[in-house]
Amino acid sequence: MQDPETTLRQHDLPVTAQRLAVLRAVAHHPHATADDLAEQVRQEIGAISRQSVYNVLNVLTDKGIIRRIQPAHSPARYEDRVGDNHHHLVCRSCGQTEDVCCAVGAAPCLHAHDQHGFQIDEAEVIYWGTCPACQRKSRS
Amino acid sequence: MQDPETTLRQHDLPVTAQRLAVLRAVAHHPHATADDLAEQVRQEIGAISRQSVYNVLNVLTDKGIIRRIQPAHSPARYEDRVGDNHHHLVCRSCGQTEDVCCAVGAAPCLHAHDQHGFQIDEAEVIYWGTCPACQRKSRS
DNA sequence: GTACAGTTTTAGACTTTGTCAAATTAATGA
DNA sequence: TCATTAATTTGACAAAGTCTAAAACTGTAC
Repeated sequence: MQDPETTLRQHDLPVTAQRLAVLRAVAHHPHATADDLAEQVRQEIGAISRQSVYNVLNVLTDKGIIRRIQPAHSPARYEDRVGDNHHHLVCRSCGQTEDVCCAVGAAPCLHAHDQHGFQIDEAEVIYWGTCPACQRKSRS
Repeated sequence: MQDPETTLRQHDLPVTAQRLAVLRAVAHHPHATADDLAEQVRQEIGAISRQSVYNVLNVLTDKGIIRRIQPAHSPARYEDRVGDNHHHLVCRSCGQTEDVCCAVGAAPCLHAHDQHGFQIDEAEVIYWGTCPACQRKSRS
C-alpha cells in the first residue's frame, strides 16, 4: 500500500485529515470495525464524527481502495488488502479474524455448479471456528 | 423433513402452537426473514409476538433443527435444509436467495490452507451476483 | 381431571449499527 | 486570495435484534 495521500489523489478524492487518518488506521489495524477505527483516528488527530468515519469508509469501499467484510454477529470490518481474492477465518467466540489464501487456487470459487441463471461476480468464503486463545479458555 | 410435532419432541422441546407454526412456515418458505415468517405464522394461527418468533427461531437454530444464514445487507434468513453442506447464491439487488450444492464435492471447503491454529467447524460460502429478473430490469 | 413446577409467550423498553438531511466548514483551482 | 465544490458535523431517525418482568401455557405427578 502506497502513501495515503497519493492513493486519494489517484482516485480524485479531495485530501482531508479525516480521510488520511482513516486510511492509516485501516492499514495499521486490519479487520477493525468502524468503532475501532474511529477510536484510532481520535488518538491520531484528536476528533472525528461518527458520521465522517462512515462516510470515509463508504467512499473508500466504493472506490475499491479498501474492502468491507461483514461476518454474521459482527459489525462490518475493513481491510486495505484488496484485489487478491483472499478469504477469512473468524472465531465464533471472540470474533478474531485472520486472512486465508484462496483455498483452491487462483479464483476458482467463482463457479457454482448450478448458477440458477445468476450472473456471479464474487464468491465470499468465511471459515468459522475457534481461535487458539478461545480453545485454551474453553478447555480450562 | 418429518412432522413438526415429532421433530420438537425428539429434541425435548415443549410443543406449542407458536413453534409448530414457525417450523411449518420455515419449511414452506425457505430463506425467509424473521419478519416474513412472523407474517406467515399470523396468517396461520392469528397472532404471535415479535419476540416469540425470535425465541423460536433461536431455539430451533441452537438445536440444529433449522439453519440461519446472514448475508450482508440483509436480515437473517432461515431454512430447514440442514446437514447437507450446501451454499447460497444471493442477488445483490433484490436479495433473492438460491441453494447451490457444495462447489467442489463432498465437504471439501472445510480445509483452509493456513488454519492459523483455528479449529474450523464450518466453511460458509456465499456467491454474490445478479438474479435473472434483476438482469432483465437493468438492461431495459 | 387437577394442581404444581418450570418453560414459553408476551409487551415494551432498550441497544447496536448504520443512514438521512441540513448547516457548517474545509479543499481545490483560477 | 476568492469562489465553488465537496466534505464534515450534528442530531434525528431506522432496522434488526436483545433484555426483562409478568402472564400464560405445557408436561408431569397425583
